[in-house]
Amino acid sequence: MIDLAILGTLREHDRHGYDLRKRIAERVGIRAISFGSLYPALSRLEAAGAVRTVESTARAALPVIPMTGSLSGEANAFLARQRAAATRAVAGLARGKRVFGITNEGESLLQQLLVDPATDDRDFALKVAFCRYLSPDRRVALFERRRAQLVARLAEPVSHRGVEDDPLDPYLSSLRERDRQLVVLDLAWLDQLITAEHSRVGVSGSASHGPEQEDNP
Amino acid sequence: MIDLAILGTLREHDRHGYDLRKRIAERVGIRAISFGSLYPALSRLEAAGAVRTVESTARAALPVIPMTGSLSGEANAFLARQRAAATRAVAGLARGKRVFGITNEGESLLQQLLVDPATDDRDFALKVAFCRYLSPDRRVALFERRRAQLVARLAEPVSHRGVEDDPLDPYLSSLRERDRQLVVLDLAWLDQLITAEHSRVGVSGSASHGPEQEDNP
DNA sequence: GTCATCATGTAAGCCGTTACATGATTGC
DNA sequence: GCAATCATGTAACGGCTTACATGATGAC
Repeated sequence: MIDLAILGTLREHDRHGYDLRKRIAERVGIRAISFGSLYPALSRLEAAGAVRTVESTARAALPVIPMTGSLSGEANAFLARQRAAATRAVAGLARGKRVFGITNEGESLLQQLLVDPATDDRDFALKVAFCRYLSPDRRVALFERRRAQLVARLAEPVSHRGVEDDPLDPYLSSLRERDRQLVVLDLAWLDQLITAEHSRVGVSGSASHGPEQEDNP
Repeated sequence: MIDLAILGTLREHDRHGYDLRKRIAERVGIRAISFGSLYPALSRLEAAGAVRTVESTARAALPVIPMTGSLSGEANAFLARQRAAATRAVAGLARGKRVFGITNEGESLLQQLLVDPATDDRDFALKVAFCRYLSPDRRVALFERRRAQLVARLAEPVSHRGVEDDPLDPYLSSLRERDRQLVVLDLAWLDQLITAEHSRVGVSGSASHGPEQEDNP
């Protein structure tokens, strides 16, 4: 979740953590995530190779390690930075300003996160916030999948409404009705997104019917 | 949060844990909470005196402790049950079916939880689900307070909209608009709740203008 | 030179989850 | 008697928050 927000925002362009947080809050319209989760997440993503330090003002006193030449330059440099960071942390020394950028792996991780159906419920709004980085067909697929979920949710609730004897009190039934209307609103929203998507490619677009072959020719 | 759901549901009448879970899910329209949080929460609430074991089929082999007579009967019995439970747990022995009920302290804790302004954002829907247990004036206060929050939220967002140069992409602006509409929907919902509340007491109610003085007479 | 703001990070804790373990009850 | 369901609980972990600690930078 936080990974999606970070990668999606870095995809726009490189930023340092503090700035990243501001940007996420102001663009996605989410309340600012805490530094206590942001910085560890950045470290984690860096360790996973999804993000790299593009620029750092970490100051001297760091051991300058001569290239041994045998390791790939990048991996070597990364390890050096890691060790340096650890040293600084232990000694309580200065931490420099670090600017992060997204890597190719990060880019493909972003794609995965956007496409993963398992997180739709929690993160759908966040996915929409960054869905411009999806290909049009994947984007439509995302919208359609969500739409199907909501339709299903609208269809079911008769089952557990009047379970037995007890009628809902006015507040509960009002709450139920409001939940229903939220779903209806989201359905209308999705329909609008889907329609806009189709008209963006245009009716004239070559992709209106079977642009890709199905498995079976 | 889970405490509110538990107390609010027990307030209706006594239940055992398994049943409680089903009831919460089906009434509040929330996905079922896990046993891994339900049972510990019940223990915690029992230890806090908000809930008590009303009936238990925990079977024999438990040390029958004769009343020493000095402690209040209830506290004594409670401790005995606690010890018994611990014994059973350690030995991996049978656990009986336990029926829980709400105590007077639990009732006042429920009131507190319903009234606490700090949790409005997270738990407002849940509060509405159990607001029938509030007095009418507290209930209206709950609604009005929430309403004011939402109005404030509608008023602000111009500030961080066009921060600098960058215009929002179509997906982001669509997302913003949808957020706005959710708030509008909730405002309409609250207005309806408030109106219904007033008409429930009737226009003849004595509390229509200045029932309490302001700080400054 | 000192204060607000920018900037990075760690530690502890909260609140929930999934996975696991165990036993009781009921229907066939 | 055996399976499905009812029923209670523990352990480990996940993802986020708050509180804390530290330092850099720029305005005045």
